[in-house]
Amino acid sequence: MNDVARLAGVSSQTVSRAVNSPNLLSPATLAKVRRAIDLLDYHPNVAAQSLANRTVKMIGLFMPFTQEQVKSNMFFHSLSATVCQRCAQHDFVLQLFTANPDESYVRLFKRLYREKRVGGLLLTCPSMNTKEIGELRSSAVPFVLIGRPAAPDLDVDYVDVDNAAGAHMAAQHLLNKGHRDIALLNAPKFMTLSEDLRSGVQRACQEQGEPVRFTEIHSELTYKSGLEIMRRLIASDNRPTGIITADDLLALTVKRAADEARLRIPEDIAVISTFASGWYDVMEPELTHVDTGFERIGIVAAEHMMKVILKKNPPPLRTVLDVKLTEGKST
Amino acid sequence: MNDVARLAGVSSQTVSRAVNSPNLLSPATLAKVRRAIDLLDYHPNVAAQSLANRTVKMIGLFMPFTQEQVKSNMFFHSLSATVCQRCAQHDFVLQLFTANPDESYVRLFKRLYREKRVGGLLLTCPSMNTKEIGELRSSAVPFVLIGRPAAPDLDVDYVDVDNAAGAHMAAQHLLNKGHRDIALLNAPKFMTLSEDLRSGVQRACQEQGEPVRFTEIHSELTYKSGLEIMRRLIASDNRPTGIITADDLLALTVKRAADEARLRIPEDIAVISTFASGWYDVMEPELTHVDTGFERIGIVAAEHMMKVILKKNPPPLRTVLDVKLTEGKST
DNA sequence: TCACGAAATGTTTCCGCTAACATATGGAGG
DNA sequence: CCTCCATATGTTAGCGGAAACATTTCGTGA
Repeated sequence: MNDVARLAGVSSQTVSRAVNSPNLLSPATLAKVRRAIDLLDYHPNVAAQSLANRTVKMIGLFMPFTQEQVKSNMFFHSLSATVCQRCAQHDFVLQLFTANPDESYVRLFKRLYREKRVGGLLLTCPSMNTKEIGELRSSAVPFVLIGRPAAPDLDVDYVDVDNAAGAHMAAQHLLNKGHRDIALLNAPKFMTLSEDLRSGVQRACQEQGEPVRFTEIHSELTYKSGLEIMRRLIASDNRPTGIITADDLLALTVKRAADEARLRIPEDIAVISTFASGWYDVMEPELTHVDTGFERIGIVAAEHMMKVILKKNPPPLRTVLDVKLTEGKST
Repeated sequence: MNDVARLAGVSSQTVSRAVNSPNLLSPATLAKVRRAIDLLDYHPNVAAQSLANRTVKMIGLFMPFTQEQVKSNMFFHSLSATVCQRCAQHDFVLQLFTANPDESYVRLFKRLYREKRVGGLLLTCPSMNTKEIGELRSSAVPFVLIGRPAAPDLDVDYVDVDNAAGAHMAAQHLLNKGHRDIALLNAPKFMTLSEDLRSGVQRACQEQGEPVRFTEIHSELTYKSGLEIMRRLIASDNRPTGIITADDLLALTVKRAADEARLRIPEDIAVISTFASGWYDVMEPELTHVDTGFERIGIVAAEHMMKVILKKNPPPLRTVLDVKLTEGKST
């Protein structure tokens, strides 16, 4: 910076101004300084900037990589991609973090913030409980939850997609097609998602005038687990006519089990997924599904976090993104 | 830090030593300082550390997110996960970067380094050409290529999996099973991968005593593109008896096209994939495939980069990881 | 012509930490 | 008992910037 200042014949503070608040400088000076910056190929040292103005223009994205769930892979990859791009646009940087076996979530998050590694965190921790969230909330660490906390009004920033509404739409769709025997191939119980899906489907069933049989089965979000369950379900005495899956990968297991049992989709059994990631393409016939547009989550979360870090005092983030149903040929 | 020093009754430099080189301190002093650190919940400011000792313990991982290739999704996600974990073990941090429309690769990489955002970069840029690599090489920016550069001896650090060997093994496998009419459903031409695969298969064919018919077709790494090609190929007059795919997603397209044409796998047509990501599970019958163990790439690359950043002068990295064949029931 | 305030630029200090050097302490050897 | 050296700790001076304050310049209106 001093070299630039010398070359431009100004003080180093003027160079700093040319970088951070060019409007304070006269056009002539600004031009001089900019030329010197170009000539010397000067780039400010972000560590020094961070130290001097005590703001950390970095966002941490926490992902529990350990669970090898395919749906998660797709989701997490898309998430990091969108957040990364959005950060870059604002001269922010994205850092990735994952669970550390010998450090609790809260401890880790606090540490990252105290060490000034990140200005704030985006958290995707399905297994973080209410107490932990509360503890983190009462610390100074800025964070946004990806996915709603289990406790309803915890005074925490979050973004989520409206999975309950998605499940409701999916169930309604089947009901409108005349189905009265519906199964939900749900996510594992420990995911809050599974509760949203069940409640959405149940509400739709209740709203329906006529009696509807509703079966719920929990599956891991893997092909193997889903297939096993679907085989049993289809072979059972009271096979449902319509199936709602938590995931498009699980929808594929319905297809496979149906093929094996010589059942046609959608004539003999209908399938609809409440979530569509990359598996969707492989399905035949074309899968009816709820489009969650989950890419938006990262954008909203990152945008909020950057405002917080830049002390723009954004209003609390309590966003539940809407979803929409895309009809294919599987129902 | 000063507060800790005061509480422990030592100088601030002693606190610094307690953090960075505890072996220099007497056990008694170290204990005192550590107690004070715990009491005050002190965490060193990494920006200040970085500034003072001029090393940046951050690694940047560059990914061209824009290309929506499914294989890439799996690969990139796995890559970032493994690198992230390995970094954490060494108190390093992983930052994610992606292509910026109004900045060239080389400019971006140089900037990130000059700004001291990262101490070095891990690059997955299929479209970076030899000239650009050379330019980056002659700058001070430490980097490791994920995947070999097109030009053979460019004096650059890289890690790759031995795709040529994988393709060779796959072809040999088919040849051993008696196939004499083989097709390679290859990756797009612009990926250096495609050349590796072709050369591997060709070599295997040549090594075979008898004449072998070999067809090569390039496909995008998407289900749609692969399916279209496979339908045509299977409907054509000279349908091959064995197919090698660049990807397990593409193997699924073979399955589908075969189903549609009422061909059995492996009796009528055999399939083997040279790369297995998450799609593998969905295949029926069980897919014979080359296991690249690509998760290792990130580990090797990160490990090397950390040594470079810590000035341990590691030997040049020219690693091509071995692969192995896993026989399923599709051949 | 001159005071006055806004605009433009310079000076000082500090952000939190570590490298380099300076100093104190203690034990071995003569 | 003193020298000498290794070990343990303290002191000083930056690392590369930006905030806060000081100073200069310049146009404006009385």
